Amino acid sequence: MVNKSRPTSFDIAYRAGVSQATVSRALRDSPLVSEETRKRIREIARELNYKVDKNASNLRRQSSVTLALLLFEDPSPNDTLINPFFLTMLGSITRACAQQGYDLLVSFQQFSEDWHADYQDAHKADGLILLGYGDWTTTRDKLQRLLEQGTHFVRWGPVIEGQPGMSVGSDNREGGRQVAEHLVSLGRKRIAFLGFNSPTAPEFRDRYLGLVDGLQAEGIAADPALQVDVIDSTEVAGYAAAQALFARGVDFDAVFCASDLIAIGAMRALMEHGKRVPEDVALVGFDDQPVAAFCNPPLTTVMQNTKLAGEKLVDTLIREIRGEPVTSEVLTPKLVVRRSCGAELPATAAQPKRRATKAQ
Amino acid sequence: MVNKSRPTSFDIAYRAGVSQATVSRALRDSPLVSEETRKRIREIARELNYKVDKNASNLRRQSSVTLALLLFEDPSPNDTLINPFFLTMLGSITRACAQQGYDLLVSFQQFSEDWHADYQDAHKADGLILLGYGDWTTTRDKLQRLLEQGTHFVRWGPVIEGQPGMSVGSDNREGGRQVAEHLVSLGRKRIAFLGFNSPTAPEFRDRYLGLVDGLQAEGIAADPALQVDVIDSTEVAGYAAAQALFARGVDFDAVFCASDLIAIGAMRALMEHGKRVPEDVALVGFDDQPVAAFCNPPLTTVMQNTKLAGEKLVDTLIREIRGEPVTSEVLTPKLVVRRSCGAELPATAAQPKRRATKAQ
DNA sequence: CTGAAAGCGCTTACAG
DNA sequence: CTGAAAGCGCTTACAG
Repeated sequence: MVNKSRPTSFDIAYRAGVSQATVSRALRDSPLVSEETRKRIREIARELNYKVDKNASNLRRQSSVTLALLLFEDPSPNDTLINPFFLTMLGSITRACAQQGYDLLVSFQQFSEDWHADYQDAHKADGLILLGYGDWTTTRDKLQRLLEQGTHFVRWGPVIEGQPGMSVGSDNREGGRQVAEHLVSLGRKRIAFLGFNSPTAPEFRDRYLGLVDGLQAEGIAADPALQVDVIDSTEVAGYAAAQALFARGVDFDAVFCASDLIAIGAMRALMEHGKRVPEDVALVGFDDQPVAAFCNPPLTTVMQNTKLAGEKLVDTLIREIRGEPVTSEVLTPKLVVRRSCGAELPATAAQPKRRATKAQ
Repeated sequence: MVNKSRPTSFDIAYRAGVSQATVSRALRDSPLVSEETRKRIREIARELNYKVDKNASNLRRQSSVTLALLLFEDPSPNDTLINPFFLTMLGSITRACAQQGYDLLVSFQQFSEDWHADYQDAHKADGLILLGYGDWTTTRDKLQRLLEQGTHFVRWGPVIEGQPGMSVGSDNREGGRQVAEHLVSLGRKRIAFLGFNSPTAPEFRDRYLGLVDGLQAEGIAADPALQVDVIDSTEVAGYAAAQALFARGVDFDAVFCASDLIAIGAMRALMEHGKRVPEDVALVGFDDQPVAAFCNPPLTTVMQNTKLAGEKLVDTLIREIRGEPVTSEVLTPKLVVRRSCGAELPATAAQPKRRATKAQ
């Protein structure tokens, strides 16, 4: 066990025979220090395992070089599971932060409660990244308050006219449109939609509106009887929604689901009803989570570029903190064709292209 | 926009007509402050949206009330995907930290490089949680160095005799034993194992040794020709391993995979070879990731209790930081029977019991 | 290129 | 119960 009290810049200065100020400059790579002095100081710092005290440094510089990620979720508060899509986003945000030299604080929030968003006020973080959904109408007010408090933040979500603050989000409507176009090209005409159609859930709604747009472009009118409300992005909710669809007794030859998990639940219901995917019913999801490639048949879906999304979120926030001009960003999603939609595929295309990492 | 400069304790003191010291005491709930004074001060702090500056507070108190999570991964460094098992662990660790009032810093590390583990030295965190795998033999040395530097840390992984520092991990051997017992009870005798059998990967190896134990207990000798090395926990690696197994031309009536992702890859290979799961070949995974319940047929697997694991990791680390006596913890995994092993199931048991959360 | 000094915003031992 | 004062470990304007 090494001596408990960590060395300070004064210890380094003493050994190097210079002032503490010079040590500080050398370690911050100030051009005011001679190459030789800097080298000597760095060497001694390494030997003593000296690290600049971030608390002192941050206090003095009035910045923390840290971002805080607020992850919202309301259902199943006692459960460990979080929507895997957000977990993936968390991964790409962590990477993007590291690339920019920022640390990342992660925090869970209950959407319905007052947000524990005082990271910036407490100087723990320079700004916030907001991830997760809830009723959009209440989100608005909370974002407005953050803005008024002078909090730097960026939100993952749809870019909506006149919303407070910056957003980075997918063009969900375009995604829905691509699905419509593709399914119609395969001869499907009665396309059901499982997902909430309400302004309180703009992502799901936009995916639906895109579907309607795409159908219209092909001269097909969307049938409201084919739209079933699903709020939660879960397998269970998807199963229930598909059951509800069957209960209506309507005809359909395709199902477009607002998320991959909903699609997987729908797939279970379809099979229980003796429907073959894709022969009887084509199935399409949204997100392109890894599970989409692994289910049977592999799921055609709309990919959201989570890697780019993480980078854009971090970049936008950092630039906002620095006072540079920033705008919201819309990312274009991309249809990923697998077997569940019934398209002709080259032999290899059904194989998953993504990999997860190392052991366990 | 509010005035950019955040209020300090002096601003509160001035308005409350007390000294700055009293403000500090009141906000830390010191018993040395009268109830009335405390109330007045809290009220004013709320009005001004005052938050104690953590950098100043931490600097003075020499603690950060923050833990750092180091996530290791070596393959696919340019890719966004992380092993979903670790992402799940990340979720439960975040929750556990919040419950204990600690903040959590998250950081990715390349296993092969020098660990960027100076969070404690820089006073950014009071201790480290290490998550992820790599060659155990090199891990050892790095852990030893951390210990010598006086770093507080706890590691997710197998509890191994004489290893440096504390660990929290599953009893992988017991998990493998349960699988053997279950498969043998279903009449399977030729059980293949897809996973690395090497001391450098003790988790996978223990799962294999448990299988061997369990077979032995039933009077069955394990056949080394049925063990195929798989290092990465990926669908692709699992597919390749199953192909290798077929190439050997050996007989088998069951496949136990060291992870769920490996099992999903194996399932694809089995189907391509015209083998029905579970009729021809029983299939079992490890981890119980959500995907296990969603594949077709649903995958029998061994559940690792990630929620409990996160809590134990955080508890152990915090107690270690406080200087309380701590020991490594071994968690008992649990077999989750689904359809892929061919067991008789009650009608509802095939349904997934887990849910993910809200929209997107 | 270097040093002496001020000060970031707190917490807490000391004195009353 | 309260206040005056020291000090946590840095960074940086100022002077040389």
